[in-house]
Amino acid sequence: MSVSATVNPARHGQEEILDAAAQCFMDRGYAATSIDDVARNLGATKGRIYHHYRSKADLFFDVYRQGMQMNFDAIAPLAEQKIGIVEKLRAMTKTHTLAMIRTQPYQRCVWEGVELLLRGSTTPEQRIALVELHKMRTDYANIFRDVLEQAKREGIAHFHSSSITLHLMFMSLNSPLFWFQPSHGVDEKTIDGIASQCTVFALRGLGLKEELIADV
Amino acid sequence: MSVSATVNPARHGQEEILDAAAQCFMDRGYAATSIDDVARNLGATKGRIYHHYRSKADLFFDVYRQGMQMNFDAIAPLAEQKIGIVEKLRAMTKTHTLAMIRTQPYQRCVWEGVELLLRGSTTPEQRIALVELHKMRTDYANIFRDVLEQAKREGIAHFHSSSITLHLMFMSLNSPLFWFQPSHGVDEKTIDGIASQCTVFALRGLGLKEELIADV
DNA sequence: TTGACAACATACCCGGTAGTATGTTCCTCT
DNA sequence: AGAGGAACATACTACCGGGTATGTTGTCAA
Repeated sequence: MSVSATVNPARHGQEEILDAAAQCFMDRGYAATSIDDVARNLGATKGRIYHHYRSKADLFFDVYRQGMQMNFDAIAPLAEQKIGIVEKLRAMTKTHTLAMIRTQPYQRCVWEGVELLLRGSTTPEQRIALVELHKMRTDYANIFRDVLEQAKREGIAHFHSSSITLHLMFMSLNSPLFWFQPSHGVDEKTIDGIASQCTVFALRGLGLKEELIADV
Repeated sequence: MSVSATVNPARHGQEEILDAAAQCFMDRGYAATSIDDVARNLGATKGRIYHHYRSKADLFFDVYRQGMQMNFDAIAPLAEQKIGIVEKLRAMTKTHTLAMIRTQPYQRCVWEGVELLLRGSTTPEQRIALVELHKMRTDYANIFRDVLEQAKREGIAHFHSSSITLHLMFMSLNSPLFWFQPSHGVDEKTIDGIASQCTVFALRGLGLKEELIADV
């Protein structure tokens, strides 16, 4: 789960905090999570967290940013690849869903971050940070949007509103975030099966012909 | 939005509170909503709320219950109807989605209520109430599950896990809860169009043939 | 008329939590 | 070696919000 334990050791302490924070925010939600909760989860005290982050919101935002970074890292190589649109769509959706499952705590924070922005009950400075993060998420979604619209032009996908369809696709692909609890001993094959079902559902929803989906 | 303004006037005060509470809980989330917020939204004070409800959790649970009741009321007549399974599936999914849009604040509370149960950070008595409400939601979902499995047996729908597919279907149908903000002047035709796209996406996801979906 | 109760409003208490101010320990660089 | 700072822990404050205790007003029945 650790983001990248091999970077410079100076940041290693921060990433431990990020992992613990992501876990707590997922378990209890942003508002209901106290800094002491995160500290306890770390076997530490508030001092450690406030040494690295100025506020609870700052900590949360960093989790958000890290989560989005993971997503970009996962699909960037695929988006650039020069392959058929169907292949690209299948690869991107499947990869995205696997990323959701594997980095679940971070992605739940991304989700709540979006809600936090929409609700708008934040300080002006927090709002600025949130808007920037939201742009990151929009950029990410737009990678998929481009692929979707190209697929539509090529007669492979069929839908009316791109925006609504993008929402629907992501809701399907992201859905394991909300109903999948990794029990101890969850093997790779199970995860792949879940991601497969989500991907198939989404691609069908986009209007792809059945023979283009079968082997996802 | 008012649940039913024509019942006995004794309960009328409570339903005003329910509407205001549902709105606040949707706007800021359960944890971040204070009783004073709800009271302010009512143009009243805490006294009024605590006169009708013993605690913040009790108020929230009543919103949850009311939301589920609305859903049952909406699809119960359809589920009993003696019509073809395809017709029933189309009618139920479309009706459900319309209910989500029309009673959005209540349904967001239902959603958060489920999360509250899964997170499990509640008192024992609260947990009992939540479990009972969750059973209500499970019963509701099972109505759809039965229809789904019958459709699968008849070779109309195609999927592996019923549970996962049920999740995926509801995620699609419920998705307007999270990205649709009713602006002033939102007409019935727009709402119907949104519900239509969600329903088409879900029915496709279930593996229905295109000709069985076209006119939803 | 009055008294009893419903339906609130007002005033207050108190626990929890974000944030701060100040120690303490170790590590590093000169 | 020792000075300075990074990386924490400890102790404290201020405030917010759930819940309660008590006051106030209208209504209705006897």
